[in-house]
Parts: sequence; structure tokens; C-alpha cells
Amino acid sequence: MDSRYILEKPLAGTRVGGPDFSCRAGRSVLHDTRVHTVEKSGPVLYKHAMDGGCAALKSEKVSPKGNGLSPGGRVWHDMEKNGLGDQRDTGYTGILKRASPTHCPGINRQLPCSFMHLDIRNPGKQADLVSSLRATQGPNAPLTEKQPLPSTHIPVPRNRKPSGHADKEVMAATVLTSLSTSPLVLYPSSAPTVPEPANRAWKEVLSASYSSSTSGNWSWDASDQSVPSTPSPPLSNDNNKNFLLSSHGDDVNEDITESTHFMFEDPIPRKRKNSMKVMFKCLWKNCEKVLSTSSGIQRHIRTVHLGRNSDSDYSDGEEDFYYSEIEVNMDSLTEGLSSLTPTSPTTAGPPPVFPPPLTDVPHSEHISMNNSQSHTPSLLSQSAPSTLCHIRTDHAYQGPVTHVRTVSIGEKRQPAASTHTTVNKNHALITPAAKSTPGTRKPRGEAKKCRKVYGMEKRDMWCTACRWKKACQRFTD
DNA sequence: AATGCCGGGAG
DNA sequence: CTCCCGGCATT
Repeated sequence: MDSRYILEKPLAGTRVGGPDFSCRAGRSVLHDTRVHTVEKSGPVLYKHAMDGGCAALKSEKVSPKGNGLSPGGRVWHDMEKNGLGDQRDTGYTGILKRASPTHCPGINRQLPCSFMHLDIRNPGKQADLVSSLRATQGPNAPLTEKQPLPSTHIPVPRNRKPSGHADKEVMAATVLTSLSTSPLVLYPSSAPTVPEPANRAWKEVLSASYSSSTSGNWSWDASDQSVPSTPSPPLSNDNNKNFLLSSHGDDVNEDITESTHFMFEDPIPRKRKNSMKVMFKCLWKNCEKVLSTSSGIQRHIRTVHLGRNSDSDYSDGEEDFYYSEIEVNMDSLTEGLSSLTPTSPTTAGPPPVFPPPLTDVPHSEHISMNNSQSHTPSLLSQSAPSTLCHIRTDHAYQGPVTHVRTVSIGEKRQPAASTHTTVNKNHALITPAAKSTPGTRKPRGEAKKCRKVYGMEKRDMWCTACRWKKACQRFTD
């Protein structure tokens, strides 16, 4: 996404999942351009703000005409500037908040530390920010340790629990399973009848596959993630990894990186960012429990359904077969939740309904998930909630944007020609996010753009993008 | 008709 | 890259 958004865009962190990291090959250049543009101004602005000086900011965007600024326009600029300044002053938190998942192209899954979002979108800038922070806060600034790393360096999750390994194994099994054939994962709703012969057999097969395909350790190295390419079903490591990563809810770093990759490969139209989050749903009869982490769901199954010692992290992997992954459209989720927040007057409405994220999850899943989520404090506190939190903050920061629209991912127009024709259907099913086909065009936003706000007469006041007939950067949707 | 902005192209 | 703009989708 344009890092620009981080600076100016009042953004709705909700959409776009992500990074708008744009990604269509064709447009990559363009995006890059934007990013650079942003980077230039971003750090600069930030520094000025940190220094307490606004002069630099003030000078920005002054109409070439010198006095051609209309009150309205002026106000706007000031707002932006102030907003930025404030943000910076608040330190990382501010920034982080704004770096809502929305932008992260997509797949905003967990973000216990939203920091990473920023990182993804604009590593260089982040570095700048960090250094600036350091300068003002000293070497011991808390964030120093979290200093964003170049995409090439994906830090390993720090607080991996002992059960982490088991976790992976379980996940691996699950993934393999899903890739192999079982519709269970893809169609959770049809699976709730878990412990059955079929599953057993299946499990066995999986175990075999898994062990044979892993002479050593499964590598979760995010850097290795390739585009969800061909879906050769069974044991393609790349594919598996991809899937695994996407389903590995408790690993933020990996997650993020994955998102990035994903976005790059994905020719998703700008702003139709993919903000899918993987959740884990208990398939135990009458249990609709949904947690954000595999370990969490496993623990749940282990203790609640299998009656095992809750203290023990030991897992024989059996839990794995009692839950499935589901994907949740965070955009929708946030939309729905936002209606429940104080900032929204429509608090009494019905529970938010999440549009089905493509082929993966039945509606009911989402709904139940949402409910469960709000009732599973401790376990969820590490992911989803925080995400939502950030998003909300973003909304609060909307500035000019009066309303955030919900844009479902797979909507509208089917492009006549898909660039993904070579991808087989299986893949499509496995690929989590629905990529809107290239060529699709996002619906026009509601916000007034520069053109409308300033009018042709004051074209020089338009944001650069508008001037170039590109997507407005100032008044985003 | 006015807008918004994608896709391309020129320099 | 930056800067434009044709042309099409949307409003």
C-alpha cells in the first residue's frame, strides 16, 4: 500500500487488506513510484514533527500561486499536518495504529505487534522512524528491540511455546490433509462429524506423507514463500508452506511476510486488499469455539473435549483433527465490529454478518466465529482483538473520510480474461484469499476526491495522484 | 455529464 | 521516475 496512506491518508484501515501492496505486475512500477514518493516525505515529516518544529510541514503543499488557497483547502492541509504531527508525537503507537491491517494487503492476520505492518509496507521508512526515535528516546527505547527488519530477515517468533513444534507438526498434517483431498478443511461445516473412520484413515495417510516428506525440519522460513503457484496437491513443499503459513495464526512475523509475498504475487486491484485472517474452529459436536491460534484451539480441544491435562503442552497431534481452519474477512469483521463501537451510533444493530471469504468458509462459520471470539478473552487477546483495536483506531482517525465502506473481496465484475488461467481449480480452492481478478475495478469510493473538493480551478491543490488521474491519495475511501 | 482512476506512454 | 492523458467504469 502506499506508504503514503500512512502519512496522509486518514485511512480506513480496513480495506484493503493489506498492503495494497499492490501487486499487479503491470502496476508494480506505479506503486513503487508511490512508495518512493511517500518515503521521501514521510521520514522528513516525521523528523520535523519530532523536533517540534512545524515549519517544514507548513511549507509543504503551499499552492504555487501562493495565495490561491481556499480556506477549505488550507484547513485540510493543516489537518493533515496536525494529524501527522500528533501521530508522531504519540510515538509508535500512533503509527502502529494507523498501520492497520487494512492496508496490509491483505491478509491481516495477527498482529500482536502491529509494528510489522509498517515494516511491510515501508521498511525503509520504518528504519528511518526507528532511528529518529532512537535519537529522541535513547538507545533503550522499548521499540528499539522491535526494530523492523528488512523483509529478507524474518525474525523467528520470540515467545514460541514448547508446544510450538508440535503445533507445527499438527499444522503440517492439517495442511497436507487439506491439500490431499479432504474437503474437511475447505468445508468445515460439513465436517463436524469428526471422529469417523474416514478421518482415521486420512490421518494415517497424512502421517505417512508428512514423515516421508520431512527428512528434517519443516522450514517455515518466510523468505521461501513462493507465490501460491501450482497446486500440485499432495506434497509440494512450496504449496504446503504457503498454506501452512497462512494458517499459522500465531506467528506474526511469518504471517506478515507471507502477506507481503502474497500481495506481490497477487494481482489484486488496489485497495481490494486481502484482509483475510485465519481462525481455527473447533469441530467438536456442538462446539463452535473459534480461536485465533492453532495452539489455542488445540489446547481447547485437548482440555475441553479430550479431557487432558490443561497444564501440559504435550500434544500428540490428535487435536488437530478436531478443528479446522477458517478464514475470516477482516475487512468485514472490522466493519461489523465498528458498528458496535462507541463511535458508531448504530450500536443496536444485529450482529455483523461477514461475507463469505470466497469458497472457504460457510457464512455460519463466520458468524459463530465472531461471537466466540468476543468470548474468548485470554486466548484471543494475542491476535484478533488487537487487530481490531488497531483498526478501530484507524477509523477514529478518519479525518475527512466520513464513512468507511465495506468492499467484499470477490465482488463484481468478472474480468473477461483472467491472467490466472493457468492456475488450476484446486489451487483456487486452496488459495485463501480471493483474488479479485485482474481487470476488476473497485467501486468508486464515497469520499470526495481532490477534484471535487478543490475543483478544476484549484487543480494545483490536488494531490499528486489526482493530478495524474491516479487514485487519490488524500481522500481515500 | 462529471468523476475516479487504470493502463499506457512520453520524456 | 515523474507527469500526462485516453478511455472506461461509476455515479
